Amino acid sequence: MGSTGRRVGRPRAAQRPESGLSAREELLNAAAALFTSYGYAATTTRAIAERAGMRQATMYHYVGGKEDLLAELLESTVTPSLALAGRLLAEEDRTAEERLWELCRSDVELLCGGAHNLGSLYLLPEVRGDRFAGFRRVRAELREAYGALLAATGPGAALGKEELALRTDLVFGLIEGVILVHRSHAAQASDGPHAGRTVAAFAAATADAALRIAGVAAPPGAP
Amino acid sequence: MGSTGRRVGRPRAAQRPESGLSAREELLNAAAALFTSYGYAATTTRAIAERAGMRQATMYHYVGGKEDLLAELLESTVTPSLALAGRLLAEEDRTAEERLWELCRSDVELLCGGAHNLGSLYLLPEVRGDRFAGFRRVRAELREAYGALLAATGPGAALGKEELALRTDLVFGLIEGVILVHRSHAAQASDGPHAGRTVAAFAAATADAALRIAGVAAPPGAP
DNA sequence: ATTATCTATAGATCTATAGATAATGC
DNA sequence: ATTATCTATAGATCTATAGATAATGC
Repeated sequence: MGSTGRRVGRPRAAQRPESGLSAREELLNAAAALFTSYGYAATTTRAIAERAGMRQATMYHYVGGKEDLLAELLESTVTPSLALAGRLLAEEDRTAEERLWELCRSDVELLCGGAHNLGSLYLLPEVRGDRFAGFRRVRAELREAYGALLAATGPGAALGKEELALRTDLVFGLIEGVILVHRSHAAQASDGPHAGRTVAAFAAATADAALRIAGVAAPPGAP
Repeated sequence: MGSTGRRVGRPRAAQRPESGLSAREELLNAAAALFTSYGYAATTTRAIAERAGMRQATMYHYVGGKEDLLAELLESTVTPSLALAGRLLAEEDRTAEERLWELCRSDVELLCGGAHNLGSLYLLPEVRGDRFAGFRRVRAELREAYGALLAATGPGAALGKEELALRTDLVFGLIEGVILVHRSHAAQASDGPHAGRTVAAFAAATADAALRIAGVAAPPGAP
């Protein structure tokens, strides 16, 4: 009952149709759109709040400030992949090659499939600051998961520590590089290289390339 | 005479040893360092001016503002490659494959060899604005030069217009992607994939990869 | 009473201009 | 006189807090 939208608290100045999202989610969506379009430093708290349908000051009822929003957006890009990595590491009935391929594919699909190019936020200079140490740690964990899967492959087991680290860097670097380039070009040219391609196909092709770069195995669907 | 540094005008508040650079060049260097480290929007005119050894207001004696500096930095990354492209297009005694390879190699070496990662400035949201239409035009010209060289190759002459545009995008995309990824990773891990590699070798390897991606020819030094 | 929102604003910037100042040049 | 620099500051932000207000809940 009361589902007809009658809500507690002073009504908003600018009424908008119910989106079904919580105020916090609306703020995160608004921040994602603005950070990726105009940059972090150039985005004001007012712009975020107004886009989310509330006045600037109201934002502080839900989040501590701009930095909170960026931190949460960044972590949200890594956490699902990290959870998947944990599950894959436990699936001992599948080959490590298969599982590494799946992790690569899913990671690319997640970041390239979203409405905004959240991957580009990784390059923000602000991310180097203490405030985002949490994000950097989670990301390092994901990188370690890539390394663990790589080490569990047939060829991987024979590699020295240094060689393994190098190949992990190559794979991890490819995934992130691809995410960046994919979007920055798709945005520029609608007739560009990424035009008629579905995200799923692109993610699979990248996972193929990752296994080749790692020198670990011919990927599942290789010719 | 007077080379002992006695200069016209009120002395600077913070005296520093002569660098030999003009004030404008010092400002450009300072802006390059700060823009690539902290981002464009987060860099203040005060930070730029002080790093260049002068007070904030003095900067306006040499440049119109922050935007002027960014525009000049951006164009300076493209202009040398564009000039090289012009020369290469005229060198009809060399094969088009050789010349395309050389353009790729030089482009990567230029951007990866500089003191700052100016290539990352391409991704700044600000660059989409009218103020930087000049830069975007020069960059489009460079892309056209890549396309013209590609079309002049043996296999390239046989390609349709669309197929040619696609391959040009692939090559141009690789070059820019590589520049970004190279730096952003080199900065993070000193033991990463790009650690012990010279810029020259990296540039040559990328040019090899570019010709392969273009499907145009086995590159000069291919195995 | 509780809650969500609002309006108003203090304090902290940051940019760009105005006008003063301290050199050299003639 | 000319030049390069300085100091000072007006005007325009932008963030984060204080306190008022308008709903529902009990």
